[in-house]
This record gives sequence, C-alpha cells and structure tokens, in this order.
Amino acid sequence: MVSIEDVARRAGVSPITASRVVRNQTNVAPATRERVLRAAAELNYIPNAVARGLRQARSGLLALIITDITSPFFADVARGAEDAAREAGVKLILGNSYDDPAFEADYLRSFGEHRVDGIVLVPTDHAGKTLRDGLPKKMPIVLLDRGVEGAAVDLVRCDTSAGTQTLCRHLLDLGHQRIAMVGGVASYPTWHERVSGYAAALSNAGLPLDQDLIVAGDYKADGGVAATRQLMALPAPPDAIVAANAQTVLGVLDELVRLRCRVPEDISVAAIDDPLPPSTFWARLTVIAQPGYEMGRAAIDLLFARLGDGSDRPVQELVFAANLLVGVSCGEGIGKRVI
Amino acid sequence: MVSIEDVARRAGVSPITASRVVRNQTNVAPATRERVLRAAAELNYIPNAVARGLRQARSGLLALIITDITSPFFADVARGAEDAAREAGVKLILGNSYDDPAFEADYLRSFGEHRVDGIVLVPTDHAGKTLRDGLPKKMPIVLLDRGVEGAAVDLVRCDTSAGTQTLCRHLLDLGHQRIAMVGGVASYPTWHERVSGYAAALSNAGLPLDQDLIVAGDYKADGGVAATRQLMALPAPPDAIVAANAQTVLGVLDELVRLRCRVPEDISVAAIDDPLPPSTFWARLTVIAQPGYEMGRAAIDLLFARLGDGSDRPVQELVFAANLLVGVSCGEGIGKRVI
DNA sequence: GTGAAAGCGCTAACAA
DNA sequence: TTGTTAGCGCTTTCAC
Repeated sequence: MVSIEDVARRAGVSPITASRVVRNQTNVAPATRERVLRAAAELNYIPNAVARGLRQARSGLLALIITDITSPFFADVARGAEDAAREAGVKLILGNSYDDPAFEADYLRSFGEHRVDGIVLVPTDHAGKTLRDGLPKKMPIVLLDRGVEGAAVDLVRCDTSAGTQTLCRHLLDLGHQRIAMVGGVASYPTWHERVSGYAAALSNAGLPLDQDLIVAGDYKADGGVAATRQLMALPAPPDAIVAANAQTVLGVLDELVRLRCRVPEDISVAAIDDPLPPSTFWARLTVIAQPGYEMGRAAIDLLFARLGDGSDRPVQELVFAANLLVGVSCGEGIGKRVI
Repeated sequence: MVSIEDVARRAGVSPITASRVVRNQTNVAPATRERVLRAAAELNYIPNAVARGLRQARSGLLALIITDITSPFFADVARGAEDAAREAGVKLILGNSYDDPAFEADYLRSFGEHRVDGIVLVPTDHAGKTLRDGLPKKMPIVLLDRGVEGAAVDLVRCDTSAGTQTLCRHLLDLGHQRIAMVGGVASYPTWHERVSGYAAALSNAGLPLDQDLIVAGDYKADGGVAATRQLMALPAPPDAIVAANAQTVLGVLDELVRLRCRVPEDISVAAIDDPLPPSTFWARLTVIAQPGYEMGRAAIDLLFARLGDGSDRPVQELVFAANLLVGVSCGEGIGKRVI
C-alpha cells in the first residue's frame, strides 16, 4: 500500500507538504503542489482515512440505529440521513436493532469502539440503561422517533398525537361512530401518543372511549391481523380501523380480505406513517404521513451542530407534523373500492 | 479518552499484556487477567477500533452500495447483508447511488480511503470504469443483482429470465393472449433478462412478439404510469401487464385506477421482485419474488470467503431462483377483486 | 507468562 | 513556503 511518504519521496518534498496538498491546504507553492499531485497520481495514492482518523480523533463516520430497514418509514429515515451525511462528506454505518435491547446495546458499544463521530438512535431500551454504559463520554447522540426516560439528549420526533387526532376527526366528519385504534407496541411512547390523539378526537366529539376498540400489537402485519380478527368478532364491530403504522395496515387489509369485508363499503381503513408519495397507488389509503426523510436529515444536522460547538448548547427537541393524505379508503370517494 | 496504557498502568502490567486480555488471548495468567479486567472496568475502558484497524490493516468495516434503500428489494438485501455482517462481528456502511455513476464512483473512492475490508456493489456504471480506478488493489468486491462488463469479480444475482418466463407461462395458462412487459431501464442487463424470459414464454406458446407490448421505463412508479397509459391507448390493448419491479407495479395500478380499469376483471397485473412475505396483503398480487434477503447474506459470505484465502480462488457467480407467488391479480381467484 | 521496542500512516505543533 | 519532531492507540515481533 502506497503511503504519503512514498508520494513525498517521489515529489522530493517532506511528508507534511504532501499531506497539505492532499488536504487542499492553501499554503503550498503552485509548482510544489503540481509535483505532489503528479506523484500521487503516478503512484495511485489513496489516502488512509483510518490513520487520519486516529491522528485527528475524528473517524468521519456516523451511525444510524433503527429497528428495521425494511420498514418503509425507517427506510425513508435512512435515506434522509444518508443524503445529509453524504453532503457533509461523512459516511453512515447502519444497524438494525429489531426492537431488541441486546442488539441495541451491542451496536452502541461497537460503534463507540469504532469511534464514530456521532449516533442517531431509534431507542428500543426506553429505560436508557444502554445509553449511559459502554459509550465514550461526549459521543454525541440524537434520538429519533421516540425519547428515553431521563435522557438529556436531542430528540427528533413527529407529533403523531396531533396527527392521529386530525385523522380521527377526518373519520368522524365522514360519519364514522365506532373507530378502532390498533397495532402499536404497548410499551412504546409512540403508541401512547397515538392513542392519546385518538382519545382526544373522540372526546372532542362527545363520544365515549370504548376500551374494546383499542388493541395494541407489534407494529407489524401480524398484529394487524390479530387485532382485526378480534375487532370484527365483537358484538358491535367498528366501522373504521386506524392502523398504527404501515406494516400493521397490511395485516388489517389482509384479514379484512379473508373476512370478505370490502373497503370502504363495509368498513373504513386508515393508517399512520405511510411514507410513499401521494402519487402512488398507496395514497388511495387515507393516511397520516410522517416525514421520515426530513426527520432523518434533521437528525444528522443536529448531530453536526453538536459536533461544532461541543456539548454546551442546550438540549433540543425537534417536532415534525404529520400530514393528512386523504385517499378513498374511508368512503371519501363514492363508488371507488379499495379492496 | 482512556487508553490501554492507562489500563495497563492501573493493573500493574505492560500494555501488551492488557491488550492480550482485552482480545481474549489465552496466554495470560488467570490472576493477571482478573486484575486487568477490573482495571478496565473501573476506568470504563473502551477499545479504540480505529487504532486497532490501523495496526492490523483491517478496519472491521464492510460497505454496501445499492441504488436506493427505499426500494423494497434493496431494503431486503440490506437487511440480509447486515445480519450476516453482524454475525461476523463486522459493521456495515451504507451508500445509495441513486443510479448515478458519479455517486457510485464517489462512494467507491471514499470507501477505499476508509479501508473497508470489502464492498458489495449493485453496479450502476456497467462499463465498470469506476471499478478499476480509485480502489486499493486487492480490495474484495462482490457485485449484486447485475454484472459489469469484463469484470472478473464475484457476482450474486437472481435468474429473473427464468422467473419471468415462469410468470408469463402462468399468465398464458390462465388464457391471456396479449401480455405486456413494462418498466425496466433499457440500458440495464436486468431488463434484458426479463424481456428475454418474456419472449421465450411467448415463443414457446407459439405467440408472436409484439414490440408495442414491450415498454421500458425507469424501475420506478412513473415509468409504470407512463407505460400503462401508452399501452391502454393502443388499438388492441393488452389483457395482462407484467411490471418489471415493485415500484413499477405501483404506477401501473395507480394508472389503471385512473383509467377505471378493474383488476383482474378488465386486465391482469403481475410483477417481478416483490419482497413481501406471502402472508401480507401484497401477495394478492401475483409476483415473481427475488430472495433479496438471502442474496444480501450470500454477498457478505462471498466477501468473507475472499478475505480468507486471498484472491486466488476462482471468480464465482451465485444464481438464485425467483419464486412464483400466485395471488389473485391475474384472475386466479374467481370473484376476488384487487382494485 | 510477560515485556521492550518498533511502527502502522497520518498530521498537530512548532520551528525555520 | 517548507520541514522536523512527536505522537494518536494499538499490536507485531522478538526476547526473556
């Protein structure tokens, strides 16, 4: 492997001069710069970012820990984060925690060892024990999607409480009376937010809160299937189902097909967190869309802000709004069937 | 930042002994090991993987360059790759090329500088110029999804030619006569494979090849929309449309809704490369599914094989089969509507 | 079983 | 504008 010393020798300069050229510093004579660049090209020199990272105590790497990259919302987050990282000339390491605190802890420790310059984390261990152990002090962290108890850390999240309320009011305006809320993980703050928005909408409409219509799940399709089966077996089934995320709604729709329920004739369906653009087929579902891409970008930007002036700036919470995308799955478009 | 020297000092041993303990080497007396471990714990020592990487000339990082993480197929690939990397104790850097050779080249160069131990690449520059420049010699590369002209490099791909043929035979068996093939990028080998499978199926059935029914696109929803509009305006429109990938089929369905065509009553729709499990709503579309997760895993495994015995083993091509998942979007289930 | 010396490749800090 | 020295934190080599 050719090093900067080889380049320097060939150009007849000292290593530090060659280094200055490689790093595009200004205080180098044009002729010298020229010679160094030629030498580097002839030798096919490739700077060693590992050595540079060791010397400068900056690796040029950031890490992103999400629950699952195949979730459309987190894929969007990852794309936003990666775009922002690229624009800053930094690389992004990806980790899936699969909602497992042990995986999360392993990744945090491991990324600490790799001395990444910062971490964006979608926390799974909400107690935050892993957050304090096994990480180098002063390693900047930005939480995404949900917070951690007692952690004084920056947070980027979406106000799904307000979003869910908007969505439910939309359903109420369309005349629905028995709206069900399904699919989130009972121990996650994001589920509580959604339920609270749901409850607020019903309360504002003067409707009672029926606990039978609130069914937690796993933020996956299976939870949607189970919840739907349970709901449709009730003496008084719901006339609308709000799914807590994109995967859940797949399960809901799947089970409704199995039960031979038509959407929206027999029952309405809406969802939270569909990240697909309105122009696609999916927008035919009425959804509250979280701006995953922008959230990913914002998280990386916050990380850089921390890297800049150190840890003395106050902890920040960035709250995005969820947008209502009206489709036809709740009876909005007369005569158009979804399933 | 506490270093291994600090740990050694506190434990009253030399740095190298502390290093041996940290790396779990065997030739250390139990009592010594104990002392070192305690010292490390007390100081909250976190090994520096950057320094280790410099010394050992192995960074413990792999890179994955795909076109877009929000594509369901590549998200699946990424998940498989990451799982395999995790099991091997290695981290994964992610890069989106967005089908732009300039981005691809930037990432290749940059990952070379970071001295990643290997790269899995979904190539966008099929001429392969970027593949030879700007990369450290002997940096192992595995291509995924598609090859590069004249590159003697390992390749993991899926036989979508055979898969498409199977899918088209399925359509022919159901009585369809005018099958359209839409959506792939004209310059990509993956599109040619799919078209060749399509042509083979028609030829075997003794049907003529109508060029009007083959419409290239961009592997995105827009291409599906445009192709569908064009096809349905033909004097003799198709009775079935095969979309080249998951995004394309979204556009196809969207446009069919706009044209008030029902699926499958008025027209059948099928797709290649849907990665969702058969239990979900989407399986109601008839698809040929590429095993993205397994392909991602296989690519990482191939990389490790190269890392092991060097570059002397012969170049390998790993071909996965695409599996037909029968849904109801081509008239298989009587009376069930898709859209 | 343990340690001393050296160096991986690079760049701050300090000369000149 | 250029160079010298030193050291980032670790582990290989060799010696004891």
